[in-house]
Amino acid sequence: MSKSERTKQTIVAAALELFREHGYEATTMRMVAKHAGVSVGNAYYYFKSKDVLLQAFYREVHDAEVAAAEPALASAHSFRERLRAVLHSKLEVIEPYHRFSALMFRSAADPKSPLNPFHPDGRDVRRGGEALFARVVDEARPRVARDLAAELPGLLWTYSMSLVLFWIHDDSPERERSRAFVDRTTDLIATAVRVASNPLMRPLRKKALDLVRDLTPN
Amino acid sequence: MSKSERTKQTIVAAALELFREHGYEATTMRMVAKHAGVSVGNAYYYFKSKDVLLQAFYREVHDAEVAAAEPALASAHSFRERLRAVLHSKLEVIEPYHRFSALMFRSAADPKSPLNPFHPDGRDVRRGGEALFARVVDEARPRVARDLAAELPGLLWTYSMSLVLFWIHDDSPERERSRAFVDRTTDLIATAVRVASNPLMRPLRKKALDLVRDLTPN
DNA sequence: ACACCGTTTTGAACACGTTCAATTCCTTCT
DNA sequence: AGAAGGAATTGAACGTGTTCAAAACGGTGT
Repeated sequence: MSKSERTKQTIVAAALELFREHGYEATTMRMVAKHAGVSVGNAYYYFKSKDVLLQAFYREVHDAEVAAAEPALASAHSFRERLRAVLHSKLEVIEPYHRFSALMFRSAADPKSPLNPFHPDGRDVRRGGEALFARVVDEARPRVARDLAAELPGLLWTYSMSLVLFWIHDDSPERERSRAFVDRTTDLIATAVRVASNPLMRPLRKKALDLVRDLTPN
Repeated sequence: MSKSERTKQTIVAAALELFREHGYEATTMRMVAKHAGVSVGNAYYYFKSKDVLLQAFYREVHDAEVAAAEPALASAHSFRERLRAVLHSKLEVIEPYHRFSALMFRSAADPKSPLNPFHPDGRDVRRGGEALFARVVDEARPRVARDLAAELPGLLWTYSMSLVLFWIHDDSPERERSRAFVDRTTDLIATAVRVASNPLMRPLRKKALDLVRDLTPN
């Protein structure tokens, strides 16, 4: 590992630690630099902005989400149960950050941020999210109709971003409203998917999928 | 009009003018103060933050949207046409701000901002938006089922915020993708509303509306 | 006229994210 | 070993949103 690589790691590690402890806003670049034992300028040499550091945080959270979803994905077979389980474990993973959420997850829709469903740049961040939902869909039994299965991960990711948006403003005890949101909307979605997967629905399904494809950039 | 009221108006007028010309970010509080002929501190005496001034901008845009929707609402009768017309005129009104949009309309989903569908504080801003859609629904012929008509304005407002989110990232010429978004999704929504308004659908409709009510704060 | 007191106004000061010219470090070539 | 030159590092400086102690203003009672 080269020297510069090590410096970079030190900085990102310092940033993530401070983000976790104090949240995004309360963590200043001066704090990050000091904690990493480098100068402010050096931090900027490796990371163009504070936002870029936040993206590293997202990646970490995403990895934790994938890991947390693993057991559920191994045991749940129906689409409904798989989706439900993945979302509930996502909620558990992000729970510790709820007090900072307003700022740490603002990106769910902030145009400047790569986490946004419509944003062109943040494709990799997005791909990661979609990959998780692809696993939900692809290994579900009974199977989801093939054409639908192709578009579903992207749609589910966008849907999960709405969940985050909902969750951010959820001050109910134990976040029960968010959990209810998951339970009830996954029910709805699963029903819709089941109905749509019926061969008789193929023409209507095709029309809906065309719509989605036309409106999704790339 | 009291002296303080006049100062306040001067400041907000200066801010809006500069926002329109340079966008939100490029307009500094020092510029606003200078343009209004007051000190920076005085601007802060009347407006707790720059964001508060942005809210005044939203109000202005909203008023323009309402005004622009007027003729369409007077002549279109079907729900589908009324909704379509309102959204298209909305797009026209906000078009001049597209180059600043990333920052001026970030609030569409920013948790800190009152424009957010899930935000508790910004109720008045939100009410204004819902009121417009209430007009779309209430005077539509054929009528929308009563129970559905009660929840629809709120849902449509949320939907219009997604439109804004889509529009922000839409770089297609003449914003044609956004206009396609409107045409095709309003079609979908109108069809759904028509189907749902059928008396036979009442039980299912009730279930869906209960879901919405349960998940909407207040 | 004066003193009083709450409201309004000021601009210097603060902390922040970010930039940049200058410096130090390290590698490579002679 | 020494020179050269690119990569890494520094910290002061900039412009920003925001705060605050102090000053100016304006009305009211004496």
